[in-house]
Amino acid sequence: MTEKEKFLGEFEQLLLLSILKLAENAYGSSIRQLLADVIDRDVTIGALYTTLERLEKKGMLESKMGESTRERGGRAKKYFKVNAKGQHALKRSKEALASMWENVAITQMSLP
Amino acid sequence: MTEKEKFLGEFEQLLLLSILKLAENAYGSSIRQLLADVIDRDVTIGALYTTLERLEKKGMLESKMGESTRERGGRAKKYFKVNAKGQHALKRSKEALASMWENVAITQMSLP
DNA sequence: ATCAAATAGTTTATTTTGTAGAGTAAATTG
DNA sequence: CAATTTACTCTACAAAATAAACTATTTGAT
Repeated sequence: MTEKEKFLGEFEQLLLLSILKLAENAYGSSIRQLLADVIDRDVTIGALYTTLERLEKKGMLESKMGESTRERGGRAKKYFKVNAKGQHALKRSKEALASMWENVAITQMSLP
Repeated sequence: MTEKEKFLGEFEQLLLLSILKLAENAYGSSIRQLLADVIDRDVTIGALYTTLERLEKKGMLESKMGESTRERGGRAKKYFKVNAKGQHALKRSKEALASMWENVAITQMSLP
């Protein structure tokens, strides 16, 4: 049967990468901040958590609640971690895209 | 107003790249074949054309019907070509992903 | 002329992803 | 204990991806 694995969606990839980048500090708000900083993409909270939940359901990542922080105030954070399956999927997506980019040249210069 | 441009979906990227790779020979079936060959991804005909249509509607590519071929038999091909906007979008998506991959290491080795 | 085979595109419906936004919860500080 | 800060949950909807059956055009054989 060996069903062919599906590829990750675009946003899913971005979330997994964010989590990897943030390492021990990956939780909802920090992920959101990272995406805004690195690729100037504003994500609504809802978009973020629903997708994270889906990724967890698919077995790409794991989450655990953190303890309360001693910062200013605020609720406990939910930390995320990409697991082996998620890393594998990411790698596959990266490789697929890389092989598709091989020998492709963008001729166009800049655009409005 | 300057609305923030959206990124391309993953499949959209793959299609645009296929078209660039195939250059003058980019039409439905050849695109499908290329994706199967290069990234081992089987795409149904419907998936292909609906997405191509969407990309055209978004102004990322153009299409024109070809003349009948003198091969074996068969209907006329519909040729696709990525335009400046499509190239620009592709480039942006590539760069975004690249910056997200920066300093990210995949530790996992191989998986079932 | 007619029909089978080859090639290729169209249509319709459904599922999966992506998005928005209001709402809820917990902790801190005065 | 109320205001503030931080952060997550829930619900509904839109867009993208996918599937599968169907239609169209051309060639070549009979």
